[in-house]
Amino acid sequence: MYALVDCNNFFVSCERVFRPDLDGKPVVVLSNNDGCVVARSNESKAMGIKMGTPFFQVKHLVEQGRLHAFSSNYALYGDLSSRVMSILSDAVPHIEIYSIDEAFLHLEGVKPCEMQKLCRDLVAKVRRWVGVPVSIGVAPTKTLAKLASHFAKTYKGYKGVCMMDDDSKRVKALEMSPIGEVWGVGRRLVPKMQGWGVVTALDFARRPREWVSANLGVNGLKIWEELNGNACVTEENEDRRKSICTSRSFADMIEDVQELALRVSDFAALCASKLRREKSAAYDVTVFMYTNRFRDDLKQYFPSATIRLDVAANSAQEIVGTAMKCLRTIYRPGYQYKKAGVIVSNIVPADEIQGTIFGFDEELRSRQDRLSAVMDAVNGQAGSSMLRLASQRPGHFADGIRSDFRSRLYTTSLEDIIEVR
DNA sequence: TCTGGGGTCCTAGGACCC
DNA sequence: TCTGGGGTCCTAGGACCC
Repeated sequence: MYALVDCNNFFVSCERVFRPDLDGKPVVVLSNNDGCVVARSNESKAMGIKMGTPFFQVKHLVEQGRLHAFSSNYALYGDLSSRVMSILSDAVPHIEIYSIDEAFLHLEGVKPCEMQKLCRDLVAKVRRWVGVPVSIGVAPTKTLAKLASHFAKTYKGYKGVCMMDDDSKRVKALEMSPIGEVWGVGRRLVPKMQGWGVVTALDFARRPREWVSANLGVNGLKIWEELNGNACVTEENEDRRKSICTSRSFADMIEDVQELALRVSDFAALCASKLRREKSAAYDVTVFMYTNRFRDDLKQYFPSATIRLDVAANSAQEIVGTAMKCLRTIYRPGYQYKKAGVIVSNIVPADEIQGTIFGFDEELRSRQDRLSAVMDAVNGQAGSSMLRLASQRPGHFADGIRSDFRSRLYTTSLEDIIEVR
């Protein structure tokens, strides 16, 4: 059996840990740049605010005092997440951390009669020790556990834990679940399914195997098997990420290539730093840019360019230099750019970098590595923007990103901790 | 005025091989 | 008019996830 532990309205719950006065009140957390609503309390859901709503559409509610908004504070959420995960890790032999607010617990070795108690204890412990409410769904497959956690969240009587431990419960849950709530069935698939007369998860689970295979391929088949109780979503290979991306929207649109170059330098340098932190290196560097897709009155342009290095790299100099080359090939004047980003991919372990048959400049590489190590050491202590390349922006990475409602770094900044206390 | 960021996997089609 | 059969690998784009 699997237990899916899901933090309720996670970002909102994190903010409420330090603002208990907001319990029971409508709260939302916004994306970068205060752009969209990305987390909602139950009360703000009840007001009809949808996930992804542009903030400007609900800003008047904040001004009227009917809604409380927070800019996103990922340092806080990441820290509270690791506290939750550490409690969960202590409770069972094996756990898969699936996202910042979700984890699958493997319940092998736990007696069926003890599962519910174990989960209820966990709900209480996380609440008491971290302050965040969680829901747990227990079922024989991950897809069913996801559905169960949804019921755990919705029905008060479950006290945070929904057990789907026999077939009648499974069938009943499937019958009550619209097909779109199933893990792996997204926006595009829902209308298609409905066109085929598949409205509930049970409708789908009862279709013949051949029909599923013919219409939806291997992905659909996996979902179908899981809904029917046959576990086939296996453990993620969580060794090494396959790509790393750093991108941001700009508070204002940017046309000037010099200004874009500063931003793209920052993104590339951050990608390089993420690579080094994971002891990885990348062969491919991609730069992409978007104009503002919501402005019908402006010319649109969504270019991207990729350069493949002869030898995988992770130094700021090389990744940034390559990103600048990409930028030069795609930049066109006369467009208003709203967003840009850098992706590094084709990632290999840093200690397994191969030279080319023509050899490569090991002396240069070794100087870059030593410089990177010094930069990482200094920036690790003094803040990530203390040492940077001249091509990067002065100031902090987050400068120029709107965050008008940011809470304090309650758990990760000594200054903030002292001041708040 | 104002609309996020970071990932994974699958598939179809092209290039290439014998 | 007529133009094989069977593979592999890579890439771009789509769909999905949180």
